[in-house]
Amino acid sequence: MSTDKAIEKADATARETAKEKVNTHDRIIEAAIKLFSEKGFNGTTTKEIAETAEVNEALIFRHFSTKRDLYGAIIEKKISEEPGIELSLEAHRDSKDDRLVFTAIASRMFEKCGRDPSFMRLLHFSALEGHDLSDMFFDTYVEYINMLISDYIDTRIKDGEFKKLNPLYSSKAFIGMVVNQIIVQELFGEKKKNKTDYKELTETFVEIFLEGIKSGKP
Amino acid sequence: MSTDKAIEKADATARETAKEKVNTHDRIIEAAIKLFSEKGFNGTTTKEIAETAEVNEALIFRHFSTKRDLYGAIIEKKISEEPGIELSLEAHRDSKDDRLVFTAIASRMFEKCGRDPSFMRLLHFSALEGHDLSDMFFDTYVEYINMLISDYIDTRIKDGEFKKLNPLYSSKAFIGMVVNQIIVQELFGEKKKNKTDYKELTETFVEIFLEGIKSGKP
DNA sequence: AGGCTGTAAGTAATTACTTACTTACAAATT
DNA sequence: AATTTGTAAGTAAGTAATTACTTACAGCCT
Repeated sequence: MSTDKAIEKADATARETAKEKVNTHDRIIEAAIKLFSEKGFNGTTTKEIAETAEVNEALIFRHFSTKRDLYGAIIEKKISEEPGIELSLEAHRDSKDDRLVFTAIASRMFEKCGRDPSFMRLLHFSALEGHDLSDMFFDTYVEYINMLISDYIDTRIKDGEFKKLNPLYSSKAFIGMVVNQIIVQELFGEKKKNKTDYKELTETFVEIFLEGIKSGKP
Repeated sequence: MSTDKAIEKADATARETAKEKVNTHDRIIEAAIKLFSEKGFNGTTTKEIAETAEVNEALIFRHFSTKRDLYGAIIEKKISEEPGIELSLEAHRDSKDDRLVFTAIASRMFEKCGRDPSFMRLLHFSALEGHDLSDMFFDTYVEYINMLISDYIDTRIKDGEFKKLNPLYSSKAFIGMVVNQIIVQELFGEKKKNKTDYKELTETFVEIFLEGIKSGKP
């Protein structure tokens, strides 16, 4: 009985702590991600972060010695936890079903960025504001993805299926279509009447790209 | 003589004013364009602007009642003075030489943004930071260009030369390739060893796009 | 007792913006 | 021609608010 009660109480406390307070550290990070991605580094104040996280402002500086430190921590976190695009490529690479491969890549990118726009916004803010980690951000995503895809394209050229175009530039063509749509959507808020049909858009992109790059011997 | 001298003197004064001081108004705007495009609205201080323009800080507020007013003024200036892409389309539209048309569009965009990166950066900062004029920026460029190109594509579909794909989505495909390259180059500073060959890149983009969109009846 | 978590109050610096005043110069008036 | 007036350009000094960051202290848990 008494043990039961004790456990109940402990549970309740734990639940409270977990619900209302969670981890102070995490709540700060969560709030910071929200605000930095919405308004950038210079547009966000530590007071605001504290209010959003419902945490005393001084606590921020116990967890992160500097506002810039906190910003860096966020970027590193985002870099580490994003699963990346490689899965959708690897999943279908061996099938050599090009339409499947490129459709999967585009779908994945649209879906991921639609679900978490903060990532794209953080990436852009860090680049514009010239944060130190911006380069790592860039290398991890832009260059890495281009490398993966241009490798795949290279393979397909050697298979005789794709034209002998520069694989990197070809990769840039496809990634550009997808990424620019994401940017227009998430950064510029292309809302208005234009309710984009992402299924049709993806099909159009893949159709144009594949028909444009495949070698002309049926 | 005396009138000559007076004129000379007036001229000299005018020249001095025009050379060393130019127009105070213009010097402020010039400095603001530089700084806002480099560091964004929140990252730029009025003191800095004054120092860069070599003008007393108080003068900024005689010309623009508010820092935000100044920001709005430079965005409006940039919107009004950019010549736009339509010229390169109209110049070749009637030729119906698709390769010429799309090569001209891409070349023009690369060249324009390479010559004045501040435009792209301002556009992105204003979008991210949510400036009021960001929408106008967007409508004037992104939507307008997409409209022009999708109109052209529509024509070519009716000519039986292009596939019956959604013209807007097809336009987005081509613009996406080009714009994303510009962004990667100018915002993320893709410098490193990747010295992009813009001639080859443009050819690759146009080749993929045109072969991808043209109807398959030779 | 001592090490966490939390907080209220404060600090020095910086911010956008103002004030009160001077100078320069041309048009209007005498 | 000389003097007044009007107007814009310029400046040094200041303001009130906000900024990132600190300190000193209080409870709490083991």
